[in-house]
Parts: sequence; structure tokens; C-alpha cells
Amino acid sequence: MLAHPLDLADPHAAAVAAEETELLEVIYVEVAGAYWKGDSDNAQLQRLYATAFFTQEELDEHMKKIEEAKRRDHRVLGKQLELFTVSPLVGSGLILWLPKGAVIRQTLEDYLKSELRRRGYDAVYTPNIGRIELYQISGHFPYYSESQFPPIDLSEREGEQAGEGERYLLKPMNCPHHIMIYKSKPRSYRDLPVRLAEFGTVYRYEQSGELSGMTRVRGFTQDDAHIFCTEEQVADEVRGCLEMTQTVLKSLGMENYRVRLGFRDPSSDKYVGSSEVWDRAEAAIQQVAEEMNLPGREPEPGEAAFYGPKIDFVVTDCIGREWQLGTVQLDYNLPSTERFALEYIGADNQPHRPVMIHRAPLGSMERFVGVLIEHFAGAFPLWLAPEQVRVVTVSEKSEAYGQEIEKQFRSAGFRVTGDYRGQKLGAKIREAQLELIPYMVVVGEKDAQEKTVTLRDRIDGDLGAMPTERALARLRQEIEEKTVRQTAEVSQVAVDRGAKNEY
RNA sequence: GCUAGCGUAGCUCAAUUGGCAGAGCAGCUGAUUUGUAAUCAGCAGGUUGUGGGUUCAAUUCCCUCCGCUAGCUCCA
Repeated sequence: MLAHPLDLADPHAAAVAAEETELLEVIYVEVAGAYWKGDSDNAQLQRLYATAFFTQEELDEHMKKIEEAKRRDHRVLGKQLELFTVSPLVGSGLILWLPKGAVIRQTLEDYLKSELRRRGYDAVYTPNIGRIELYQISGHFPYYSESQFPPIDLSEREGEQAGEGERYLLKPMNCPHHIMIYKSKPRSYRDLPVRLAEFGTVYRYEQSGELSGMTRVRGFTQDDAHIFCTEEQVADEVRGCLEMTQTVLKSLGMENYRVRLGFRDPSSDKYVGSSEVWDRAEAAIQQVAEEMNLPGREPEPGEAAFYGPKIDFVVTDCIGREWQLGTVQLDYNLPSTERFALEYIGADNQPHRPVMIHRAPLGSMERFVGVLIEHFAGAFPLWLAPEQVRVVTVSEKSEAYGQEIEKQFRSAGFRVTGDYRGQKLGAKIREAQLELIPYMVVVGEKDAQEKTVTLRDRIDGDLGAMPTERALARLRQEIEEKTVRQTAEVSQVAVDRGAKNEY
């Protein structure tokens, strides 16, 4: 059992193991590189992971679980279920959403947009590039140029007059653009909070070794918004953001996450703003997290952004890696005089400085859908499923009736296809099951005569014959309620590393 | 980016010490007309990731580049 594996990289454990038993014959080994003292400037060592089991059966069990985790891996399912692909010719870490994956994303976006409208956000659109001066003001250039795609330099174009050269950056974040929208007119305290939302696509040049499926990519779309508010409004706004994130996660049956309070490291000087402001902000965030009883919520010093404290929602994927999804971040930097000098006119007729909140409940569409694929092991709930219903005929004799039923489902708004091939019913059902389609509508000559359909549930199997209207109503309700009937528990079987940096 | 490993048909994988590149599934064609997880037969499918080198001969050995995987480092 997994209670027994021993990490032989740990000399103490190995010594204890050697004393306790001489049966450690069955060993599962992995190799990995590791930097001396965890610093990439230092030499790299070879680290050997060896996990020993007392019996062959225990090893088999372990390997079986690794296999199971691999089957649920979003990179495997993404290919199998035709959700997304990556082309070396397009570029590493650049996701191509296939039609079925696009349905999931679009459905999620629609859901979020309706939540945003309910919560008083204004939708905006901004371009994918911006002049380099914009990012010089924001401080992202040249400070973060290592992790950006290099600028587009128009001065190098032939025929360009001296002085006309402009440099543009692929936008690495949406905030500067949203800030310029805030600044497009004078703001009054009566206008606040201003909440600007956009599904904004950004590009970051991540190190090649970091890229992984949909969860770590070089181009991604954040479900982004920036809130500009007064200091007094911060707590309420943060609460609103957290509530929205919770609502969305809950509606997807995602309970397996923890919340990380990113606070500053008091011994470091990389943070902007006075310590009084930081203390106040951190206290405000922590209090809201306590009130809402968020899971985890341990303050983690040094995890803050340099411009303010934050709250991250962190989930674990099926091979044990943690991913940051939703985030709510306070920002005292960008509104400041040194940066964009944001203002609003207060009740006292004097200019005041607003506070900025960056927030993204899902984080990015790419990473979130990647994690979601593993969460559901590819079996999406009805409202998200790329293909919701498949009409399956018993034989080709029933094709006409099948077509009629398919049309009926389609005009009722369902994503439906029909399988009218001259295959045996069992074969067609097997295919639909393997494609994880939530419902099958089986129709044969009996159904055609009696004007019924025979509904088959992916999970519960045959539900028997019923009038078409009843089947439609049942599915309609399941979509309406966004029912989640089945998720895959995200376990950490494959990689269960102990302490990090055990050099 | 670093260390190590991997790259064969659309997918999953074979190919003995270097000696004619194969199978299942998917696809296409035909037969079958089926009531809840695989009907049968035939056909087609490849410059073995790319470029070079060694050799009479390279999927196999060596080098370059591209991509992927694990870990490390990073993640505004």
C-alpha cells in the first residue's frame, strides 16, 4: 500500500528501512535534475527518486494508480475527446481550441458574463498590443522583459522616417489598457466603484521547460476585470470578488481547492507602498477570508505581488501539481503618482487616489478548462458537454424518424448529432459512451410507431421509452439547474513528493 | 532556460547484435438491418520529427535543430 513506500533519497528513511526489513526488492525509480541549494545559478545535480515496496503486488497497485492518473490527464483527454491541440508550426504553448473545446469555453464565458452583468461590471474591449511607453509607465517594461515576447520595432521598417519608429508590445496583461479607460474621463466618487471586465488575451514568454498542456502556456485569455474604488470600498469589493469566485467554483462542483493569502515578506524591500497601507490591506483581506470561512486561508509571507497582497484559489491536478486559478489582488502601485496617477474627485471637491483590484475568478480560460477536464475526467455535466445528445437508431429503417427527433432536439437548443449508420445498436452505444456523451436517444420502429423516444443516460443506462416532450423537459431542467452528477476525485497518486529542495 | 529521457500510420504501440517498417483501433468500400458497451470481409494508409554524418546498408550509431515528457529554476 502507499502507506509503505520509502523515499530512498532520504538517507534517514533509507537507514530505517534497511534496519526494519530486508525485503525492499521491488523498486520504482525516477531521475530528475535538481540545482544545488535550489538556485539555478548553481551547478545541477542528479536526483534519484526511488520508491520501494514490500511486495510486487504493492508496486503493481502503485503503477495502476499512475496509469489511472494518466488516463485522466487533460493532455491525454484533450486529444482523445478533440478539445484542443497545439501545433509546433503555430508555436509552443499556444493553444488551438478545437470545436468541442470551444463549446466548453464559450459556455463558461456566457455563464461568467451573465454573472458579471448581475454584479455591476461593465464590459470593455481592448487591443492585443500596446506601445512600449505604456508598459514603461506600468513598470512591466523593461523590468519583466525576460518573460515577454520581444517588442515589435517599427523603426526597423524600411522607409520609416527617423523619429517615426514606434515599439509595441504584445500585451502581457490587461491592466494598463483598462487603466487608460478609467482615465479617459474625470471620475467622481459617485462613479465608484468602476468595474471594467474583459476576456483579455495576454502573451507571456514562459520558459520552454515550464510549458505544459493547457495549464502553463504562452498565450492565454484571462477572465479579467479591474475594480477602481475608494479605500473604504475595498473590503466590500474584495468580498464581492471572492463570492463570485466561490459561486462559480461551486456551480462546477469544485470543492477541492485551498485559498492562499499572499502577504509580503517583511524582511524584503521589493514591495511598493508604506507598511501602514500594507498592514491595513493584509488585515482587510484576512478578515474577509475569515468571515467567509474560505478553506486554507493561511497567510503565506513572500507570496504577495510586489504591488499588493492577494488571495489565490489553488487547485491540485491529477498528478499532484498545484495550479493557481482564481485570484483577487490589491494594487497600490499602478494608481500611484509614479505610475498612472489615478484620481477621482471626492465629496470634498479634492482629488483622491483610488485603489485598484485585479481579479479573475477562473484565472485563465486555458488553465481553468485544463483543470476542469481533469476534474470531470472528460465527462462534462450536461450544460457544458460539447455534444449533449446523440440520436441512435436501432437500424437504418428508423433513420427518417431519427432525423425528425434530432431536428426536434436541435430546435429546442440542444447540441445534438445523429448516428444513422448500419451498425449494431450495441456498437453505436459503445461509441457514444466512450465519447462521454451525457444522453443517448435510442429510436427504433417501436418508437416511430408510438411516437416515443427511448432515453439512455450515460451514467444510469436505459431509462425506458417516453414521449419526446418528456425527454426534452428532463434535459432542459438538468441544464437549467447546471446539475453536476459526477466528478473525478483529484487524487495525488502519481507524484507524491515530500519536502522540496532536499539537496 | 538547465539536467535526463522520448519522437515509427489519424490514435495506441511492435520491429533480434545495423540487414525488405508491422499490428490493433480509427478511415474508406462492400455485405449485414440489428432494441442498449465492439457484425463480417476487403482496401488504403509511412521520405521512421528535421537537416547532416558514419556505413555496402541506419527506425537502430554520432551531431544540429524542432517538438514532447519528468524534475529543477521561474510564473508581474
